[in-house]
Amino acid sequence: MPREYQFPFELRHLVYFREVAKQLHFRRAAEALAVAQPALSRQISQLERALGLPLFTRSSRRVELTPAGHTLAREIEPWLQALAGLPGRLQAVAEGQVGRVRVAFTGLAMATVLPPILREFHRLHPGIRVELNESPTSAQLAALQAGEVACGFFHPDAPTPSLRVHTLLKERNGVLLPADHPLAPRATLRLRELAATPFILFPRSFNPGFYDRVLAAFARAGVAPRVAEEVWPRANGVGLVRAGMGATFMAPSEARNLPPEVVFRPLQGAAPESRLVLGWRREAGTDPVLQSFLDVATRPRPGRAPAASAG
Amino acid sequence: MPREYQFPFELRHLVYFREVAKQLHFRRAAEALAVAQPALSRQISQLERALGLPLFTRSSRRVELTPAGHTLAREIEPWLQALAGLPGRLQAVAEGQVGRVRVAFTGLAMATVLPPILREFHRLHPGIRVELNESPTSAQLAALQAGEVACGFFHPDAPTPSLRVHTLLKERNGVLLPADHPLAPRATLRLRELAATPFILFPRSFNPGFYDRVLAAFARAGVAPRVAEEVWPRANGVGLVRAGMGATFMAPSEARNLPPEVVFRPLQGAAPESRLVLGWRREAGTDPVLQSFLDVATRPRPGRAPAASAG
DNA sequence: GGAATTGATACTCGCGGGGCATCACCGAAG
DNA sequence: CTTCGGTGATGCCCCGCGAGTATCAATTCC
Repeated sequence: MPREYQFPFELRHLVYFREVAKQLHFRRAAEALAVAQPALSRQISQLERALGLPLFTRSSRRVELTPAGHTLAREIEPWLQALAGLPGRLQAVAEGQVGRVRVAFTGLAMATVLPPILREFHRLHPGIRVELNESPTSAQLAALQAGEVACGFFHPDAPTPSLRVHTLLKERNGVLLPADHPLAPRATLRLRELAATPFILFPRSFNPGFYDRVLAAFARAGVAPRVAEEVWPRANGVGLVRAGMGATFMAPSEARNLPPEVVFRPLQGAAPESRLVLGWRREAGTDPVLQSFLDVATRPRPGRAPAASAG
Repeated sequence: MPREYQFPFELRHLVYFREVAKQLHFRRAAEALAVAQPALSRQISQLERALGLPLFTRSSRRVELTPAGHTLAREIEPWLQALAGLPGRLQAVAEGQVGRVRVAFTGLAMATVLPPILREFHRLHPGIRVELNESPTSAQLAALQAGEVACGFFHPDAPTPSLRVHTLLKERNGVLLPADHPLAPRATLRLRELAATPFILFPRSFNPGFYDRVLAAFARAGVAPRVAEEVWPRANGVGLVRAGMGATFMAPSEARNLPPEVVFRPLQGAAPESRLVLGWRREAGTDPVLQSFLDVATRPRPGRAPAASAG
């Protein structure tokens, strides 16, 4: 559908018109615009011809706006104001001073690394709004590919060649038990001891790789888990454990501020490992806002093991 | 203050940019704009140079928006939409289909000619908003000169050479009396019989000519009036009469729907005359909205004496 | 009536937008 | 690896049009 250039006038016409409408005097308006008066006259009459109607009534002694001229002046003024500030605003966006960055995350990220990252990022970049979006790893990978989010905190499954990732956490999972569970008094547990305990997992489709590693850990321990429920986000698993519906896996970092009805126990021997990474599209290096966010998020932070980037 | 032309780009650049941002493809965008691809490329890169920042990331296989480009696209879109419809809107304004007309009036107008005029005007021109403004004659004359109102219903004082006027009403005033006034039982009155009655007038400055004619009518009757109050708008005089504070003049047309505590009596012999005219600036013929309003307002209407225009 | 001021017009110059031809680059196909 | 198709960028030329100078016509003020 060839849509031709649809404006019979240019910005120049509108700016010239505004000045004449303001001064109601061609000579003075021309002076204010740093242009000769005949040029101004011609541009105005050209605008009038383009619109097909007069904007001013000129007697050689007085210039007045027609009703259409009044309307035009009223309509374009806010426009021109906004447009005048536009280059500066774009500059700020380009420099990453203002803007927004869409970030996906999982429950573990929110329980561990995300709050301090957000606090520091807001301190360094108060003009940038972070749009946070909790979603499972599989959805994050799709959203990253589609460009719907700029980066995501997730638990890597298979290698992702189109993404760059930065490892933030690697933790052996422990087990969350109801406080009245027979094994609750024990300081540490082995996986095989939990053969009789129903387990609460997350839906496999949300992170097939991790899900399969969990089941492999059970297999190595010689038992098959009884899956009682699948629930997401994983934080909701705490509620189910609390209700006595079974046990669930949890990273030590997540196991703080637990309600008194549940206990966390480390695992000896085979245990699923949670790896939390920050990932972003390899070719997304053009976005300064994302760069700023990555700078803060991948900066080594006290109290956690430093980690190296990898492709 | 010489304010130079402040936009380093033109409307064309924005329209071109919008199309490329929409298509993310120079060739197709150029086609849609009915322009050759090199021209489009140059305009875009020119816009980028003008803004001092890249709007697209081009690899020769893919075109993507930078954050600043996204921002620009978001900001200008509503603008361009509005601007596209602007010529049509101005056309409608110029043709008088839409717009507004500011009309001043006095109490007598609202009590007589104004309601049917407004009703018919809205029926014929539903797109035009009438802004009504009750104000005394003297203020209307000033507002007409200043162009603050397009026309006014007022009571002419001296000749007004810069205005065109159209007479709508000419009525001999009668007298409004408290119902318990000694003269209330009489069917008609003479001015001299009211010598002892306090009168409620309006401030002289609001219409010196009419005020002086009122006093002249008294003088011809051989009495000097006792002015009890001066109040405006004149409708408020009814309340004062009702409160027994005195009598006041009133046109028969205004003397409808009176409260029971007051009575209206015609005058025999000398009586002030109220003349209601519609006036507008002689050189305001350019405004089609006003023209439409004048057409309706000066059209002969059943139930009133027709009146001829005069300068 | 004459001078001054206003906006419009005539004419020329030069910038720059547009078209055409072509280049440089990249990805896909063989 | 080579070839080919398709992308956006560049070089070149033309001419449309905006801007400046000089001037005119109309109105107002003295």
